[in-house]
Amino acid sequence: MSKQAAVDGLCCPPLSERRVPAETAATLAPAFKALGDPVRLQLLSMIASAEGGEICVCDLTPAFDLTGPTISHHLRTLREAGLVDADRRGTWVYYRARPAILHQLAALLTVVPTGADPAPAARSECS
Amino acid sequence: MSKQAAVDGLCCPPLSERRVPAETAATLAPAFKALGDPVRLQLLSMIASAEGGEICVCDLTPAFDLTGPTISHHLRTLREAGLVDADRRGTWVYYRARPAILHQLAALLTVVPTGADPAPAARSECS
DNA sequence: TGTCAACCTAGACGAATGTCGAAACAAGCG
DNA sequence: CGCTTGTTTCGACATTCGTCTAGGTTGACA
Repeated sequence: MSKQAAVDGLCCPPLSERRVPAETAATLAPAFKALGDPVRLQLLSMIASAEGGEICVCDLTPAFDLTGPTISHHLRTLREAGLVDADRRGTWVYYRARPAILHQLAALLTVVPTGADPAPAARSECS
Repeated sequence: MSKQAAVDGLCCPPLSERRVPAETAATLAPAFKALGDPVRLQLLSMIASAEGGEICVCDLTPAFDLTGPTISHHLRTLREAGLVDADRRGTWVYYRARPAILHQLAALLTVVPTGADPAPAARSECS
């Protein structure tokens, strides 16, 4: 099995609802870790918000003061965390976000309005 | 000292809606990084899901095969990331989650339904 | 007041991470 | 075929991270 699988099948227990089991933590922590770098956070944002749902590496690289290999390294990290998907078409490589896992991470962090927490927008659905 | 501030005042631009600016990325990345460890993910979950909204360190430590100082170190990381708040009462120290930043992180990861349509509708400005 | 328990801080050490330059691989084009 | 451009891999380095042991600080209690 490749490095980025495993995450896809999981559902999403809200973190503040019940204690997340060790194996779920072990599965999702790498995804959060991948988001724990400002460059990768911006890269993912650029990919996820791209017109048409995908973006060329050649549009990502010049947006940072980093060398090509370094950007490639960060993209690989995002890929191995299962957050994005790469696809080579001719000379260029295009990246696409994987909404499922983003949704899963968001659901995990969602605070349900239990107790003294007047948080609106309670959404805990899980596809 | 003020290591955990800065996060509180921010608004929440959906990551897939618009490109997250560098300074927002730099501010939120440490919070994601703090979540990027299985132990801390479980710790936060135990804190956030605790009865009464808070939990004693003495209830957290025995749940892991780690020494006290190591748990303390992870709790300090969560504290400095602004994810939790500590409060000493007598002999014991109690930890409490900060729902605001969790909500903010969740909002950032929220995917606008069916990312195939990049039509911009409503966006929240954040400066 | 003395003693004990709970918790944190300090220092150390191996492992992982972020970054780079150089080189290799892939695709298009003259 | 060989050259150019775009992208990834490789090897190296400094920095950061996760964990430990040892020691310090705070508060409860006899």
